[in-house]
This record gives sequence, structure tokens and C-alpha cells, in this order.
Amino acid sequence: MNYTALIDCDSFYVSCELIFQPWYRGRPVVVLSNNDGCVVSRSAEAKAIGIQMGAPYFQISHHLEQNNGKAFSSNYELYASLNFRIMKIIREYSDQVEIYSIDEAFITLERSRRLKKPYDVAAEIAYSVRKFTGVPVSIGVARTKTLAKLAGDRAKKREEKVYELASRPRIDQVLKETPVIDVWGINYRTTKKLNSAGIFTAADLRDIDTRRARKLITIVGSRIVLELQGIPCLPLELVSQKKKSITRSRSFGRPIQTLYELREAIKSHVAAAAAEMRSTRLVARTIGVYILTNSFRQDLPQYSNGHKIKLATTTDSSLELINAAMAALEKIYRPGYEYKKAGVYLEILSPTSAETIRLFEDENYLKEKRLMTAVDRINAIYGRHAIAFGTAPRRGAAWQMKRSMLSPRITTVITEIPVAKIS
DNA sequence: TCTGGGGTCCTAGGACCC
DNA sequence: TCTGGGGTCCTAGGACCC
Repeated sequence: MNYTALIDCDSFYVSCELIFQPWYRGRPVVVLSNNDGCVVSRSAEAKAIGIQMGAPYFQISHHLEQNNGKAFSSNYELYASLNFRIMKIIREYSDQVEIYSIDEAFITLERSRRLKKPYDVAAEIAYSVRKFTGVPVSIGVARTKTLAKLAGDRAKKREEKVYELASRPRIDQVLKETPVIDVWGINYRTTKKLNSAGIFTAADLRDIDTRRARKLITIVGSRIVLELQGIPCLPLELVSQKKKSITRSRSFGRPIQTLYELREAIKSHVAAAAAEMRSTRLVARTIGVYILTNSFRQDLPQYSNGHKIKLATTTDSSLELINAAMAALEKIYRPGYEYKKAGVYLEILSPTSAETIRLFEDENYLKEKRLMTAVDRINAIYGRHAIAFGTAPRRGAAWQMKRSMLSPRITTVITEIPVAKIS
């Protein structure tokens, strides 16, 4: 019988920042979401002074400052590169690895392959990751993913590196102590439903029969019930599947009103989404555009709308997609509102190889294909915005996002590497 | 002044067909 | 007055995740 381990980086974004700026260790540190909007990662010290996950930065910045704290804008290049290093280390311990998110992985610990016990292997992984990357991790070990998640939570709570949830009495005890909302896959709405059916703890949930679970919380819920019983229902996804949709959206640095500016923003979103799609050899059948005003400003008139266009053929051409997006925007734009956010999404993605054959591929289409290839190459060398479509994105345009507390991209951009001076 | 972004899966119900 | 029924396909929206 194999075990599943969940490896979860502690305060991942903050931990990444602290590796290269260790003088902030021991102080309250937070990392902010895009646009420097909300807190998305917190050091233990930041948690200790009461800063909540998801808190708007402008509400806590003063408190943070008073406690000698520090805030960083998100630096995804840095986090992604550390994720890559961590996963490389993990793969040395198991060839069944599912990279679940930027800071989590599920792996299978095969008993027969090693003489060591699963717990000891997990402890070794935690040690290695910490030693070679500087990122602390917690690991939960159990028979199923759902139980491994709960074990991981325990590990964090008890400040242990590894927590194993395998023996009957221990599983019983932990499930009894766990409110149902803390189970992976059960959130607020479902909790309300479960509570009114008399189910309050993870143990209560485990003990209902699957037919009842299915009726109450659909097939998703009945899988969770089985997983809590120790029956694996959620296999590890060892090869990451191709994306089914790609979204690009941003809140604007400042509210914008004109169609011209919305066009500018949406063109740049489409170009980014399309470039990502091409890089993974996918084509889209549908493109959607949406715009919305700031719902927090109840004193201002509110409007939100979206429109989706089904394309005549699948495509990966930025030009075709931009044309469609502009038509969609035209349909939903209303003057007189202060827009806060706009986004685009590409759907029904299929591999390039399955692309609808344009039997009579016209000269224009082939030219466009070559153009896109050239654009991608140039942007790969000179930066993502070297070539833009229609209008060049002006630096500091109202729609561009704020990222005012950004740390250097130390691990990915050679010019931002720290310089040591000896005098 | 300031409140993130990117995904997946499931289901109910409408459209459509015979 | 009486107004089929069953199947499939598609989509919007809900719910959840990090």
C-alpha cells in the first residue's frame, strides 16, 4: 500500500523574498497581490500581529509600518523559478509527482521501493528542500490526497515538518477535531448545507453513506467522503493536462472611462493570452471580453457586462483574436462609467495539430502565421512588450498595474543579480 | 486615493431532434 | 377539451481551489 504526501511550502511568497533579503527575517513581512491590492502571503510575525489573509493593503499598511514590517509586490518570476528548483529536488524522491500549485505538490511514497518508512522519506524531503533552496516546507502523509491535506494542516499547526495520518485512532481523533469547513473541497456554502443536515465535523462527513452525500453535495462531495474513509478517489495527475481556457485580466491602476483606453488594455490582454496559447501549441475557438466598474464604490453608478464570440475557425493569431475582441468590446461598452477592470478569455482550446484545416488557406492567413512566429521570437529576446499590437502600451498608462514594492528578479534576470563589493 | 488573478469541474435547464 | 416523450448536446452559472 502506497502513501500520498502533500508537500506544502510555508508562507511561500514571503519565504522566497526572505531568501534574498534575509535582513527582514523576524519582522512582519507580507507579499501583496497584483496592483498591490491585497495580502496574499504572510510571515509568522505578520500573522502574529493580526494581519489577515486577503486584507486590503491600504487598510493594514499603517499597522504594518508601526510594527516595523515590510511589504513586497508579487514577484512571480522569482516564485516560479524557486518552484522549479523545489520540484526538481522532490522528483529525486519519487517519480510520481503532481505539481498541484506554485507552492504545493502531491507525491506517491512507494513502500516497496525503499526500505525507509514514508515518514522518514518525507522528513528527508523537508530537510533537502530547506537546505538547497532555503524554503521551509510542511509535509502531510496519509493514504489519500484529502487525508494528506488534513495531515499537512496538522503539520503546520503543530510546527512540525512532517505529520503522518495513518493509524486508525489518530485518524479518528483528527477527524473529530476538524470542522467540516476545513476539509479540502468543502467551503462556506457547502458547510452551511452540511450543518443544517447535522454534519459538523470531518468525522461526521466521513460517516454518512455515499448515496446521501451524493444527494446532498453532488458527486464531488461523495468522492470526498470516500477519501476521508481512506479510499483513494482522486488519483495523482502526473502529466499536467493541456489548458482548457486562458484568462488575462487586470484591475487598472486608476479607473478609466474611455473606449480608447479600454481598447488599449484589452488588446494587450489578448496579445498576452494568445502568446501564451501559441507557446503551448493550442488554438482557440471562442474569445470572451468583460469589463466592470468598481463594486466597492457604491456611491458610483455600477455596470458590468461581457460578451463572447465564437470564431469562424479555430485560431492562434493575435490579429484575428484582437479583431474579435474589439467587436465584443464595442457591444458591451457604455459611456459614463468608471471602469475598474477588464479581462479576456480564450476557450475551447485544442492542440494545434487538431486545428480545423483551412483547406483553402489563404495567403493572408499563412502570412499571419509567420508574423506571429516572428513576434513571439522578438518578444522572447527583447521583452514581452517589445512588439505590441495597434498601439504601443505607454508606460504609466492609467490601465497598467501598480507594482511599486517589487524585489529584484534575482534568479531569472542577470542584470538584477545582487552585486557584492569588496573595498 | 488604495479592495488580485487564473484555473477546473459539475449541474440544471434550454434547444433541438426524431 | 384534448397539447408526447425521450434522448443528446450545449451553455451559463455555481462552487471550489491556490
